[in-house]
Amino acid sequence: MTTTIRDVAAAADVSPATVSRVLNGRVEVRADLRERVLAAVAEMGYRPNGPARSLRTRATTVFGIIITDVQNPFFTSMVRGIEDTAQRAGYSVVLANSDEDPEKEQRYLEVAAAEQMAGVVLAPAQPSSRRLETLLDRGIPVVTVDRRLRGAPVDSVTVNNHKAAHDATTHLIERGRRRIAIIAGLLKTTTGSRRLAGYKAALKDAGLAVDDEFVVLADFRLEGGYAATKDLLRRAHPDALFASNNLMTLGALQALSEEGVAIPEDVAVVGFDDISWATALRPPLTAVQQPTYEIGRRATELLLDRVAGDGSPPRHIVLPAELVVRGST
Amino acid sequence: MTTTIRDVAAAADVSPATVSRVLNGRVEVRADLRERVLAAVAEMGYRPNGPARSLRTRATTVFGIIITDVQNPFFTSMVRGIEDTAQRAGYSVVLANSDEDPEKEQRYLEVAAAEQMAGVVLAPAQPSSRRLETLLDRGIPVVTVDRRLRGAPVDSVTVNNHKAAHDATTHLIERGRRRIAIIAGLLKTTTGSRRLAGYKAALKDAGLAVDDEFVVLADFRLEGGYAATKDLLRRAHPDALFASNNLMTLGALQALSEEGVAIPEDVAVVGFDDISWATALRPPLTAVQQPTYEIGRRATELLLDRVAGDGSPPRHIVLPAELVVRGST
DNA sequence: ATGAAAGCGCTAACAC
DNA sequence: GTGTTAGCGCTTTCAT
Repeated sequence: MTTTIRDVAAAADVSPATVSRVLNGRVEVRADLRERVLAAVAEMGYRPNGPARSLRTRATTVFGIIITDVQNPFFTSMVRGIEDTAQRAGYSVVLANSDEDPEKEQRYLEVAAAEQMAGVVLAPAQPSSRRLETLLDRGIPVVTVDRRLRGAPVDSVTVNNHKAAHDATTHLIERGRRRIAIIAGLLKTTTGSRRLAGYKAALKDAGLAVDDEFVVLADFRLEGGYAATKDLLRRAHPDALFASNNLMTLGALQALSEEGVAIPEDVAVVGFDDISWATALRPPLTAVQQPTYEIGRRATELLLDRVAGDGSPPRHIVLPAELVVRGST
Repeated sequence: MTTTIRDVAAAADVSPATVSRVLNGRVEVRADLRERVLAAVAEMGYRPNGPARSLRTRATTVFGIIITDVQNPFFTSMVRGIEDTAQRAGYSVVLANSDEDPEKEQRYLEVAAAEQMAGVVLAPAQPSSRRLETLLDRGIPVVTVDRRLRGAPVDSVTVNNHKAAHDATTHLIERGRRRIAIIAGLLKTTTGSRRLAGYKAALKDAGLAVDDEFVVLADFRLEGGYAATKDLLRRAHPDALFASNNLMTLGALQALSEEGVAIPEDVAVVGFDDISWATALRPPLTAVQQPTYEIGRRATELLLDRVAGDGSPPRHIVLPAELVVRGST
């Protein structure tokens, strides 16, 4: 048997209720009793039973994070921001991987509900919001990151994808490039569609035509970026390439390298989502840098507010993403 | 109020126990009752309360994974192997990040114990095993991955670090290199110390002296690898470099690039832990490739065996790591 | 300020 | 095979 609150109470010669009060510290307890309790807790190595506590209080001190790709540095860096902020407020975080699969996402949302997590940070794999009701009905707050959910009454933290993509494209135009291709991400996500829209707007603003030949769709993954670039090079002759996330950028670089394309001489490249090792590439990569850690931090703060009872209308925080110019353009 | 098992029971006109039996499927239930129950469950959108179930059964269907760095692709790839295998067996997984910090590791081990997780996959941040007792006492099985824990009575899955480092070093010797440096990882970990030992053994086997000038210590992180390489180049003139994990390899490449060192002409480079984008680097990186997904899969299988009641002595699975030769040597 | 007692939602033991 | 009952460990009234 593991030691329970009753064992501690017996050892300290107080009631279980008093032990609970000492441990949760919301109510005053006489100093000497408090001492005895803490001593007993320490000596017996008592750890409260999480499920029992959750069952009683209908809440845990665990936040769930559901992201679409554990292997994407963008998300893992964001996770650090969430972790640090949550930990400082006394919460633990657990991570789950939806793999861009709505089914898996759904399953993890249900796990979060069933486990009565205190809150959920979600990078949505799908634009619809219906599935969140399981959580919201139970009073579990949700904040979406990276992408927004159409019509969902939840907070969100994103970056200005349209402007960032516009900046990146304009930068290429200013470098004298005219045949600018884009590897777009999943259009069902707001990140995918907004970045494509920003690219198109930049071309229009510069008086250039949008040529569909230069627009290839992929899936935000390395292999997708690779295949899309191979495909692009087979059909067209771009002099610049804007890859709309980090993994696809890597795939594109690989494809360009295999085809013997010189960067930036033949094709200038701009990536999205700065990556810690962007400078390790040769040439170093020009990229739109997102404040990943900050995204995580802000999202967690929103969640903490909601947990504390904030019932105000949903807030949407939009952080700036900055173009960092390096050797690849 | 959320709907409970009693509500479902009432709606289906059966007892709560019958609902439970239908849902857990361990006992036969008459077909018509089963129908009514499932219909009620579906209609009412009933989801069992996880904490209540855990409290009663003293177990969850969640595995905990504690790794030392969420941002390291080696671990995230391994996580995929764990996830897939666990999911197939009906378990969910949650991930926690110890950040190479024994304190954080300890905290998460306690969370796992308090939450009564079904099992834990641990990449240890420290060589000592004392802290595992919280879990083992409660009958929660643990399997360590990547690194082993001295004297701990738990299963483990690792690769043959000594041989792999030996192979990598020998490869450099065969390429005619004689001033071979190593960026070693944390020596308190088995991965750090075994890889260093393999490097030294290879030099000795080739009749070469081990020159301490060529051994630099770092911390398995990008910044550490960068600083160590800078330091190394300031003091010595190696013609080859063996970096003993992936992130340090990236840091080393960055430092070499900044110092204008040509790869492989001036310095040949071998990395450890293949990385999906090793081929995106120029030149492509020669590296020791670990079967990351497989490590995760095997670890989870061990855990599933233990959960099923396997009480045999600890097993230690050692998988092969292979040298993949590319342009950097 | 402290203790006694009730009960969160579920499943296991027992009776039928 | 099904229902009834008890209780997992905790927190929270409600008395005192």
